[in-house]
Amino acid sequence: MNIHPKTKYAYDLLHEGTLALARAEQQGLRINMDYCEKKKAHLTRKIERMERLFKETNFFKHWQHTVKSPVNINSNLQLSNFLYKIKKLEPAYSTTSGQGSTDEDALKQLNIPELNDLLEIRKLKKVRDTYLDAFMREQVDGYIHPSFNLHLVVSYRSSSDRPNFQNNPKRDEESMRIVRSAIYPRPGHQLMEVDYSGIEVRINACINQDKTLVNYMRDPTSDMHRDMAIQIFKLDHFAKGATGHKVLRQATKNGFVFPEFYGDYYKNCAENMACVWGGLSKERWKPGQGIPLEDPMSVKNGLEGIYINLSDQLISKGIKTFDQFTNHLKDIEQDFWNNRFPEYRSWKDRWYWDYQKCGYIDLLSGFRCQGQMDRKQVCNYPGQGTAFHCLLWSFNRVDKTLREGGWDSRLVGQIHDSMLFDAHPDEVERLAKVVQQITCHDLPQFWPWIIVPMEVEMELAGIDKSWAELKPYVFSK
DNA sequence: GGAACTCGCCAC
DNA sequence: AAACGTGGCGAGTTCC
Repeated sequence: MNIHPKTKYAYDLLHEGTLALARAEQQGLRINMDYCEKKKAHLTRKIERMERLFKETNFFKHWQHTVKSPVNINSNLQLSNFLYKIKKLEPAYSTTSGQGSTDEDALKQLNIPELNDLLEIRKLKKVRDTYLDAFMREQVDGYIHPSFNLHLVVSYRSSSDRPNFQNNPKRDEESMRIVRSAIYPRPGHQLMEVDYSGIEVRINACINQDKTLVNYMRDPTSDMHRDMAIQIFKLDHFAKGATGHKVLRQATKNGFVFPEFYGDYYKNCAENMACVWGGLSKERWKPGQGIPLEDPMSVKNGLEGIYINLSDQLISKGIKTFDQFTNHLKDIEQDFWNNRFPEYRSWKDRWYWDYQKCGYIDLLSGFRCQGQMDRKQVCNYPGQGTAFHCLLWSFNRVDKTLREGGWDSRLVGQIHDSMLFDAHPDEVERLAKVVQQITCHDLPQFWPWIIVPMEVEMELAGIDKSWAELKPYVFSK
């Protein structure tokens, strides 16, 4: 695909961005080598112990018995052959090449306890071999210098390598802690991270100008994920802090709203959502099963700890089976695109039609994408690329401010919609104010097509604390 | 013995 | 009609 800046603004953004990112690369991030070595040795002992135990199981002995050469428990091809060809189990699904899948989800559906041990071994090896090893290999005098590329991604996002700084574990608490505990600020400094919240959805709202979506972004009391959770789970009330509701909101956001926006459909969404309460898919909801929901009304009345189970909630509303749930999501999908976000949908139709006529799409940030794209790519690139350009514009402006002002704090990295700082403790509060000003005020002023508010979330780790120790940071504006 | 491939998995 | 977008990277495997 041939992609290029169409305007001078676009050219300058990448030119300045390359320089600003190069400065961040030069700064680098401090690695605690002592920690890495000890943790690696610890993980290795743990992995060896788990492998010994695994090799004593009847499952493994059967596996080894069926083949001539020694089994490599890291080989998914060997595992796939054993499970699906020798044991003749039915794979949950297959890979693109037709082989029975052995990924986490597929193995879990087989309900074989020994496979959970294998998954645990996989997880520890991933942490050791992909992350800790990379830090130790790439560090120079105790600092890693990840590269940030602006020329490799078709949608105009960035990428990072040697080591990739944009995929360090975050969601899994254990992996997160092991990996991010290796990364430190310079002595006496603090790590600070500033994220644009929900920037891709906000930018999509600017692009398609759907009234409902724009209003959701403008009204701070509204919450589209909450509204969709209420609709999907037929909740009578939604209590922001109540146990269970937060989980349902998160599940709705990641299992329905985002996939629908990106072009997925109700059947996959139903599978996504079923994973949340687990084990229920494709069978009758069992009463008393599923995640507990705190009763919002009793919370309101000052009574805590009254719970209803999610399955009871769904059964009481007449959704008793996975098939019924799937049909329910089909109706909701219709409503989603026909009634809730009709202008988003018509934008997609129009946008793709125009691309088919002229062969390219222009982003609001002044870039053009041309070449062969399918409908989803055509509709998704503008949000993805332009959202990153907002981050890059801010990154450049912050970099310039810190350099010209002779600050001791510095930018050290970027993860698509966030910036990472190595900050001097005396400058933290002033830094927060400057970054707030640039990201949420200066940026929308520079790009008048930004018609919804921008918001950032800040996190700060203590002095000399690692990247695993980030805590929410609020300051008085 | 290295290039190119598949698969799985981490991030946004 | 079909059914989620963008990357990097490690291990295993196959091909030449």
